[in-house]
Amino acid sequence: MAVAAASKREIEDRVLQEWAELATAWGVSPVLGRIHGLLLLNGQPMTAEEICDRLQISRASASVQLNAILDWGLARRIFVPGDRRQYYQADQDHWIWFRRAAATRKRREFDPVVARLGEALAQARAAARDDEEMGALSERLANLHNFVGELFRGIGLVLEEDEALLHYLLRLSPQELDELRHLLRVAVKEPERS
Amino acid sequence: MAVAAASKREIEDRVLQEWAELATAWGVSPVLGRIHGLLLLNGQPMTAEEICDRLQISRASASVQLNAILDWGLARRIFVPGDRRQYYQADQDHWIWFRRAAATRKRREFDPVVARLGEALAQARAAARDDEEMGALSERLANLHNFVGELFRGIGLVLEEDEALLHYLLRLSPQELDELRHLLRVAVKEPERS
DNA sequence: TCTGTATTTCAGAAATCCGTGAAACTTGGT
DNA sequence: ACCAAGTTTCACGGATTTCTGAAATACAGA
Repeated sequence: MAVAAASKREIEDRVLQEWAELATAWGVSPVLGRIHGLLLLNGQPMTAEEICDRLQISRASASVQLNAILDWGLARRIFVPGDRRQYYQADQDHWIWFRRAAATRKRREFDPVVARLGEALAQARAAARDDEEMGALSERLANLHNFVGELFRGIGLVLEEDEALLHYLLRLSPQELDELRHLLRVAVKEPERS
Repeated sequence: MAVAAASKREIEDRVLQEWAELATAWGVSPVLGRIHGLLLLNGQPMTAEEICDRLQISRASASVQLNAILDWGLARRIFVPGDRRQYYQADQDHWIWFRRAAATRKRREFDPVVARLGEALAQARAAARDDEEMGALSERLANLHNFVGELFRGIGLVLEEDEALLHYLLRLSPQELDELRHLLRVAVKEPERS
């Protein structure tokens, strides 16, 4: 298996490329992804200037994206005594930052949508009393609202901040997973309402 | 609780608005979201023309986005005998279409990234033999690659096509969930390698 | 084969997003 | 209080994305 020789820089650039890809798929700007990737690969705290030099981006852009990165909870600021510059260091526990970011996104973007869908549903139900034809819409909207609510609750369950189930799930062997599936199937046979 | 009166059209527009929002968060175009939303709310099969009229978009745009919707597995074409037009109908089982779309996305966008990250890792390891300094990068990259691989495997486990765990999980009562958590915690105490 | 309808493709236009440089602002040191 | 390094804000410009109308294509029925 011949692997093409590559410098550190080349390898980093490849990874940064992929990380930017992932970032856009996740719905954030590529540059944010590249900065985060760089921080991850570097491990050490970095100043904004170092990041700008390495990534060939402007100070302004770095400032904005760095703050976004802090907002998402992907990295934190390090204050070095006797140094006025701010250092940024990515969380090295990947599960931690990912779950924090997921939780942030859910809170910011998904929960409000569910709430507004709920309002629309209330309107539809109110109108359904007068207008016969509104009944079908009302019902379908109720389904949709219910689905979205459940889905996001599930995402929270599996992913969010602490106590994420996904963590435990991933450590299980295939056999154990099968057992678990069986267990769950049995458990949900009788419709529970606690 | 006074709820503002609203027409069917107004309510639909509100929902479509939210659905477009969700679509952009999910990384697809808003118009695709609106079309999908409309199909969901309508339930009945619709022609491209009906969709264009209702959403005030061009035929061309509808054509492209509808095909994208089919690609994602969010709706299917209905052929009506004696009618040359194509009808589109959204899958009414929300869990089905969502899981199918998630699986599609993982296959299309995420798996390739993991693969390419693996290549970069191989390069880094090869280079690490000669270049001492590459060792740290190599190790961090291995961590990253491992994390991404696990994460997407987990997402598949929880969400994908059939046998999704999420479904079962969501039907459990809080007590049962706690029991499950405890069960899992115990199960993963001893590091398993099957 | 010709015709009329439905759909897709394509080049250009509109809109949106994103990064930049310059100016404004903040803050630690003197 | 002033200075200087560091950071943030903002209006502008460039790039990408996305929509549109027109032309091309596909195809069922006569």
